[in-house]
Amino acid sequence: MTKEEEILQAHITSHRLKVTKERKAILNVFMSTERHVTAEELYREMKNRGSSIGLATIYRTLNLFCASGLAEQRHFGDGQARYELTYNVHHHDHLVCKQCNRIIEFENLEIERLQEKVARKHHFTIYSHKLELYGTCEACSKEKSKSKPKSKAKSKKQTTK
Amino acid sequence: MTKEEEILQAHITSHRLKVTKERKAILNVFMSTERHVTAEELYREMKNRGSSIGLATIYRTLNLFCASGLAEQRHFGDGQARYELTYNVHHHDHLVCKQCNRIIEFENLEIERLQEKVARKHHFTIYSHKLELYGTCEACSKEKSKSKPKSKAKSKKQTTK
DNA sequence: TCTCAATTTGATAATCGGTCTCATTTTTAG
DNA sequence: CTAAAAATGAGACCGATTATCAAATTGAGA
Repeated sequence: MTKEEEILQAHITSHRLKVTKERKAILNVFMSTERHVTAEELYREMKNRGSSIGLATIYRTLNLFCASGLAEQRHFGDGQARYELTYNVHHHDHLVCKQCNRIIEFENLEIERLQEKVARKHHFTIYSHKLELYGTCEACSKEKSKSKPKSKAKSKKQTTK
Repeated sequence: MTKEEEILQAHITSHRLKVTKERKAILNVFMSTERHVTAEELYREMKNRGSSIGLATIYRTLNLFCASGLAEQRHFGDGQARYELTYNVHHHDHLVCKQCNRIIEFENLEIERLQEKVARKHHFTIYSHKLELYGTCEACSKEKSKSKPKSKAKSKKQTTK
């Protein structure tokens, strides 16, 4: 049993929920796919692999992952929620290429510190934050004026810091 | 004619669009209301003032304001788009109180500089960014555990830096 | 000022993520 | 093994926003 399965298990039993084959299957695929998937993408991927789990269950289960602390939900401005595993992953923010939808993760402790400073100045208590830099990635700025992605782009390419 | 009306006028004529009484009326009310209104809120406010302009036109016109550079659209995580006048307004980011929905604006050039630094490191060209700090404002952290706002909160109180 | 093609409007249907409902199936404590 | 509780799949539903379309308005040119 992976550490992630254990965490899910712990959350499930402590909340009097139930371990089902669907939840295990979704966790498996979720861990094996790229980061920042949408519910739809995960649904299609599971279908491709022969699963017959419904979309509603995918949504429910991703929410469960978030509740258990395994994952986090993100919005990158295209109207769909994206999910990423956060267990054992350092906090980070994102660079989002609007050309190819590539997502680059970064962390910057200096920025985090300054955020805290701003909050203190306003007597504000931060419990989460969102920092996204939108623009054009290196690859896209080189191949100037290539074809633009569709709004529903399913670009899979991503880089990590 | 205000400077804002001139900007709108310029955008309209340069795009072969038309100046209508509806657009003028919406701009007037938009400028006189608090920042970060939703389309719904603006619609209701106009109705209160005797207007019979439809919701669709409010949406269309707010989009027009954004296209002309007068306004910007924001999302603070409650599923509705909010709009704020940006003409003659210094760039800023937001502290969002999840208790009372108050929005506090701040600017921090150091953070902006660090963002640019991050982008350079990844050979990324930023053309916009989003930085929001979510948490509890001073007032709300004092009156501990008061009634929570509804999801569709229409809280009007806001502070500016 | 008048005309008329182009634009805008209001009403409302449609769309799109995402959630809810409910009958049926699965899980699990005892 | 059993029964109560929880989870599932299918599809209805929801709320924010956009699209459609007939009717009204605008404005460039005569």
